[in-house]
Amino acid sequence: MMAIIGRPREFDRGAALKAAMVLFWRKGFAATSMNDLCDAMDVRSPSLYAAFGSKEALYLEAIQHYVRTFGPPVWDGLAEGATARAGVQNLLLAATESLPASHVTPAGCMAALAAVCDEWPAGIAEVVRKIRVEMLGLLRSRLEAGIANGELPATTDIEGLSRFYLSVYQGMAVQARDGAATAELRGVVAAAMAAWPGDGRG
Amino acid sequence: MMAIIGRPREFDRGAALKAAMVLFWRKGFAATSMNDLCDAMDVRSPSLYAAFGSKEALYLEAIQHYVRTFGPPVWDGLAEGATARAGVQNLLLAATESLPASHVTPAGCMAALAAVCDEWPAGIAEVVRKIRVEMLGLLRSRLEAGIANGELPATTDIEGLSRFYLSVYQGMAVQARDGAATAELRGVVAAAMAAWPGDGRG
DNA sequence: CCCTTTTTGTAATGATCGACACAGAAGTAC
DNA sequence: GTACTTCTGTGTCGATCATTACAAAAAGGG
Repeated sequence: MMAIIGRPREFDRGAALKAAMVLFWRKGFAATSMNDLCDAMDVRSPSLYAAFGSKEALYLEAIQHYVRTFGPPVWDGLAEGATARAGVQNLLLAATESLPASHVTPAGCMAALAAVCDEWPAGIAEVVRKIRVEMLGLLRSRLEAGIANGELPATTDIEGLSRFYLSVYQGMAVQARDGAATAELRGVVAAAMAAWPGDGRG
Repeated sequence: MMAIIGRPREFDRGAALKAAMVLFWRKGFAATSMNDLCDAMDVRSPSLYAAFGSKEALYLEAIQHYVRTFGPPVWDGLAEGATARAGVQNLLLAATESLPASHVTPAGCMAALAAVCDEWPAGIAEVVRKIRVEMLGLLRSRLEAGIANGELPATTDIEGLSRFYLSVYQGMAVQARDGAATAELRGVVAAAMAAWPGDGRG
């Protein structure tokens, strides 16, 4: 049980974490300085270190917060789809809306693109890679369920297909980073769904 | 005409540029320090500044060298394919071999992933974004040729399809960065080629 | 009231960053 | 030889980096 003695904290820890998340999301880890963070969070650095430990620990809390708040709106549709195909389409269509920048959020996916172009601290690289492995696992599970209920043939290359749809998501994240809008990404999704086993259009 | 007076340079400019390219490729721009570069190139910083101007100018030369040397082996197959479909498959299959790390090259595509997760200098971000627009243009041209010769229906969504195959390439680059091997990426390509218009398997 | 505990703001730490001043060295031109 | 030009190595510049000492301030417990 945390004692409530001592001078009370004057800033909202949750709001500060949210501000740090947005800044890390937009600029990455190294390019975001403690000064940037202090300005955006409106907190002086000693308070920041007392509350979060270090810049790296703050990033880890930030991306954890990202996954918990921005993950479900996009990835829940995967399981909610009546069929595996509908689930994957839900995921990709949700991505077309969440990946482009908005008034309050930067473009791209903070988890999908973290530590892929610059060398980041090993502790962070390990965590974000694990998050991407979990994305792959979600896709694989949904496709396996599709085999189990007869929607997909048992010979389906689950590993290849899940990696494929993950790569589509990751590629869309890159293009959103380059400024692609929802309408443009929807074309990507339409093409990607045509790869669904048995979806011949000819 | 360059005069040949003055003390001759003692290092191989081309070899030094190549070393810088590999280092930038692996670690990105900000995470690669001038000290790292001096060590890898075996050149002291004043010589480096005299030969290349600045760290940013060195990076621009490095990625230009990357595009010219590592681009063609992968992208030439797009035009060389007898059909647009074969061309795209050539491109993606070449990517499965070039994207995983080798004894001498880092994983991923230096151009596809540059400046997507960290904030990089504006001059570099502009150049690499332009390179990615050119990748999209190459795909679009090949698909348009496929329409022109009747391989593809005139109603084909060229913009969506080219963005789609670019996103597959970019996503494979991310996964290669996470350690995916050629065999795993081949499964992605097999799934992606099933999205080709008219390629029904059902 | 005083004591303890925690947070706050100011200011500073050592380290590292990109970039360069400077002097000596190594060539060509005459 | 001397003049001129360019490259090399040592050392250093100010700026910025993440992190923290320190003392004042703000709360509760007695």
